[in-house]
Parts: sequence; structure tokens; C-alpha cells
Amino acid sequence: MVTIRQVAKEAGVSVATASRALNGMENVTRSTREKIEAAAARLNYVPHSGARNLTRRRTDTIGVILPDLFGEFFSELIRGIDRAVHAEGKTLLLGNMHGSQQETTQAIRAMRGRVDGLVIMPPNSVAETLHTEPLGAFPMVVLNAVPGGGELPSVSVDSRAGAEMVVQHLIERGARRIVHISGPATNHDAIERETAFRNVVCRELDNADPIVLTGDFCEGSGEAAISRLLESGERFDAVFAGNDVMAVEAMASLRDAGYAIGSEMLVAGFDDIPLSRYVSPGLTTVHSEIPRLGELAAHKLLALIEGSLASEGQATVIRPRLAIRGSTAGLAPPRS
Amino acid sequence: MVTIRQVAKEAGVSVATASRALNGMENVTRSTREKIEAAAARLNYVPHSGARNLTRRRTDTIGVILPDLFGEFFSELIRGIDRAVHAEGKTLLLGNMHGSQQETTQAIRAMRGRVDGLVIMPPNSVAETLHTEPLGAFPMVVLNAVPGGGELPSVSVDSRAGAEMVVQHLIERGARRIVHISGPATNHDAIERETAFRNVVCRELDNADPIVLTGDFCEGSGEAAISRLLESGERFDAVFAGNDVMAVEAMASLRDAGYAIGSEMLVAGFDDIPLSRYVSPGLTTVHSEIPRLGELAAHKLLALIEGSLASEGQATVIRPRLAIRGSTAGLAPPRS
DNA sequence: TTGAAAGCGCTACCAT
DNA sequence: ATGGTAGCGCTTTCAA
Repeated sequence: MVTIRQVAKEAGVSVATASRALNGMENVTRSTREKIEAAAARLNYVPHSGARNLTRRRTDTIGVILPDLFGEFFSELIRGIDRAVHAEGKTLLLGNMHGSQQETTQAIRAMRGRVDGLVIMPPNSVAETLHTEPLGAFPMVVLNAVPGGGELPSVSVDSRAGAEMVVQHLIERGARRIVHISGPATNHDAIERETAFRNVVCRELDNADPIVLTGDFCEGSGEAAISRLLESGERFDAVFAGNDVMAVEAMASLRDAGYAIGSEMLVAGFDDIPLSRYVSPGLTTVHSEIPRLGELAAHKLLALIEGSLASEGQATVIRPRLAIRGSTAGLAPPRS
Repeated sequence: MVTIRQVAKEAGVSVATASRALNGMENVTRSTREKIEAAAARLNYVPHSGARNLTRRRTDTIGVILPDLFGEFFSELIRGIDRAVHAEGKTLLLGNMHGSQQETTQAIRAMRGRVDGLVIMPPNSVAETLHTEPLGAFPMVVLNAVPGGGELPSVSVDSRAGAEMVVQHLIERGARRIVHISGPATNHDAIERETAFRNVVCRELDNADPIVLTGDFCEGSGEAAISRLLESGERFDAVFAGNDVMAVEAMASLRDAGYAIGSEMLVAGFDDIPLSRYVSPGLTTVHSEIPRLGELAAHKLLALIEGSLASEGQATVIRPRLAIRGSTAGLAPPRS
């Protein structure tokens, strides 16, 4: 492994000069610079970023810690973050907490000394104590969660508003018995969406105890929920799933069960992942601009790192909008 | 930022002892260890992985360089890689070459000193000179590409076999005039798939000059290809798209144009991204176990790093299988 | 403009 | 079992 010292020796200069030349600093004569560059090329020198990071006390890398790497939601999110980070010439270090609290702490700690800051999407349990982490002083932006004590800067989608919109919409399109498939109780968004659902159903349909099935936001749980529901024999005319993955699955299951989606049975989701536009009928959902969510978080973090942003209380909330598609075309015989 | 030196001082021991205790080595008395741990906790000490990496000459991190972070293919791939890497207690550093050759080189170099090895999915142009990279000695596994000079270990899906299977299948289901939407010419898989398509069509249908439209594997190009095709007035009864993203789009466009997918018009893709199962009718495609592709690559890299694998010539090829769904149910009036 | 040398925070070797 | 110390590869004062 060739080091800068070898390059310096080969070029017959000191490491200091070599370093300057290779970093494109001005105070190096043209001829020395050329000698050094030639030597570097001859030896196939590639700088060791690890060492560089250590001396410069910065890594030009930002860490991202997500509960999972699975599915389009995260894919889109990472894409947004990458876009922002890459535009600034920085790199992305990806951590995965795999949902567990312990792994989250571990993941955060593993980032120390390897990144300049963190974008993190913590489960609720972690969010509450996040500012307690030894890394407290560490630049950190929280995604879609209630920051513990409200102290950490955050970016989030207004889940409550989004869920209210979509439930309201279902009602307008004729739904009277709406079932909700919720996300995991450890997830802040899941709770917000469920709460909003209950509120609207209670207020508009006078139903204080609607059916709520517990899902987990992942593949498999939409289908499972629907099959439980069908077995139970409950009557219902619409399903509002906590996210699109479950909604799309629910839609497929209901179609298989013989319902005409959009006319006999309305289905809606949340997130607006790309998939939602491609299923047929298209899935009505809450468009939350996932890549933008990531992009905003990254920008905020970069500002934080540069010191151009206070490290407290900056909460950005994205207000989502409805994406209306065929899955809520309208219940055929509107019953009052 | 609290360092190990401060912890040592606080505990009244040397840094050496502190290091041992904190790394769980055996040769430390119980009492000293406790003193040190207490001191570390009191000071909120978090080890600096960057420095650690430097001394240990290893990072326990593997780098992944992809042409793009967009879409389900990469999402699934990363998921597979993560699964393997995480199982070994290591971390993932994500690089994005954004398709350009220059950025790829840059991305590779930026990894030096920050990762123990690289999984890379290079465009063709880069693949050929990859082993020339100064990082040559660096553990590296190539994904889905022809490794330059065939020297680098690789994992890939047998695109040719997959494409042959699916084209054959289209013919069996009655297709006689098959159109191909290809991927970008810079992509090895794209070329393999197109070649296989041409071969089968020539052999089985005696058509030496089938219609091939150029796409780019990304959103938008499936639709564009179909609209060009429809405008041209060409007759055709089946579309084989180079990947699922384009196939799904093509399917939607054709449906909008009034074709009954599966009976009047057959459509097939390649990859089997999750989306393919959810569209309706389901998309017939080549199932290539994307996560497994990533997992195998990661395992191979880890073996390489550990030195339990030679660094040359190890090529793993995954043989894909057909996933038959509604989009190729069968042409209604089978013409000979 | 150039060089010498002091670290960055940590681990691991060699003594004790 | 513990401590002293020499690096890991690089950047960056400070002098010359």
C-alpha cells in the first residue's frame, strides 16, 4: 500500500510538500507539483481517506440510520438523501438498526468518528432518549418521529393531516364502514395515522369504535389483515391502510376475494411509493414526497454541520397532499 | 469530544489498560475493568472508530458502488448485501457513481482507507479497466458485468439464459411478432438480453431482423418506447422488455391503448422486482433473486477479505428461472 | 516555497 | 496484569 511518504521520497520532497501538491494548494511551484504528481501517478498512489479524516477532524460523510432497508419507501428516501449529499460532494454511510433498540444505539455509536453527522429515523422508544445519547453534541437530524423532548432538529411528514384527508376522501366517495390496517405501535407515524383515522370516523360517521387491524408496514401484513377480516365476517366497504405496501396487498387480496376495487370496495394507502401508480386500479394515497423528505433532512444536517443552523428545535413539517386514483373511484350505490 | 486518554486518566490507569478493558480483553483484573468502565460511562465515552480503523488496519466496513440508487432493483440488491454484511457484524458504505465513468473512478478512490473491500456494479466501460485501478490489490467483487480480462471475482445472473427462456415462453404462448425494449448499450446485461432475444427470434421464428427499441432501464423509457412503436404502425403481438420497470410501464401504456394484456398482447420483463407481482395482470418475468445476488456478492467479498478465497477468476453465475404470470396467459386466436 | 515535527485517537508490541 | 510508546497515514502549524 503506497503512502504519501513514498510519493514524497520518490519525488525527492518532504511529505508536507507532497501533501500540499496533492491537495491542490497554491503555494507549490509548478515544477515541484509536476514532479510530485508524476511520482504519485508512477506509484499508483491513492490517498487514504481514513487517515485524512483523522487529521482533518472531518469525514465529509454523513451517516444514515434507518429501521430497515427494505422496500420502496426507504429506497426513495435514500435516493433523496443521496441527491442532496452527493450535490455537496459528500458520501453516505448507511446503517441499519433492524428495528431493535439495542442495535440502534450500537449503530449510532459505530458512526462516531466516521461521519460528520447523522440522519436517523428511530423507533419511538429510541426517539425519546435520543438526545441523551453520548453523541448528544453530535449533529443529528431526526426523520418522521417525535424528537425526544422536542430538542433535536427534525423533518417529518404531517401524518395526521394526511390521514385525515384520505379518510375524509373515502367518506366523500361513499364509504361508511371503513377499516384501518395500522402500522406497528412502536412507530410514531403509525400512531398518528391511526389516531387521525379514529378521529375522523368518529366525527363524521359517528362511529367511536371502528375496526382496526394491526399490521407492521411490511409485505405480508396487508394480506394477513384482509384474510383475518374476511374470516371475521365483518361488513365493510373501504380499507385505509397505514402505508402503501399494505394497501397494495390488501387491494390484491380483496380483488381475489371477488370485490371490484373502486366501485364495490374502496382502498387507500399512505406514502405514494412508485408502485401505487402502477397497480390497477391506481391506488389512492397520501403523497408525501419521500425523496424530498430525505433531501430536506440531508440539507438540514449539512447546515447543522457547517454551523449555519442552531442545533435545537428546528422542526420542518411537510404537508402531504392527496393522490386520488382509481381505487377510490366511488362506491356504486351510495348508501346514506 | 472525550478520548480514551481522558477515560484512562479518570480511572487512574494507562491508556493501554483502558483500551484493553474497553475492548473486552481477558488480561485485565475485574476491579480495574470496573473502574475503567465506570469512568467511561461517567464521561460518556464513545470510541472513535475512525482512529480505531487506522491502527487496526481494518474497518469492518464494506463499500458498495452502484450505478444508481433508484428503483426496486437496487433496493433489493442492497437489502441482500446488507443481510450478509450485517450478519457478520460489519457496516455498509454506500457509493453512487451516478452512471458516469469518471465518478466511478472517483467513488472507488474515495473508498480507499474507509472500507476493507468493495462490491461494485460497473458500467461496461469501467468494468474493462477495473483491474487496472490502483486499488487493484484491493478485495473487490464485481456484480453483473463482464470483469475486465475476466480477472476479478464476480457474481452475476445469467442474463442470456434468462432472456432465452422468456422469449421461448412468449413464442410458446403464441407470440409471432415480438418487440424488444432494450437497456442501455453501456450495460452488459442489456447487451446479453438483446443478443439472446435476437438469437431465439431468429432461430424459432426465422426473423433475422426483429424490432428493437432502445430504452434505458429506467422509468419513462418503457412508455416512450411503446408510444414510438404505436406511432410507427408496426404490427406486433408481444413485448419483451429488458427489465421489469420498463415492462410494467409498457404494459400500462398498451392497456391504455386498448390492448387486452395477456390475451391480445403478451408482455414480459426481466428481474422480478416485487412490483411485478402486484400489477394486474401479473407480469411474467425472469426471476433472478436479486437479494440473493447481493448476498452472494457480499459473502464472496467477505471471504476474499478474510483471505479464504483466491482473488482471481471466481465467477458465480446464478441461473434464473421463469416466473409465469397473467401477462403471458396466451394469445387468444393462435396464429401459426 | 519548502521542511521538520507535532499531533488526530487508537491499538499493539515490548517491558516490567 | 499493567504501563510506556511507537506507530497507523495524513494534515498543518511553525520555522527556515
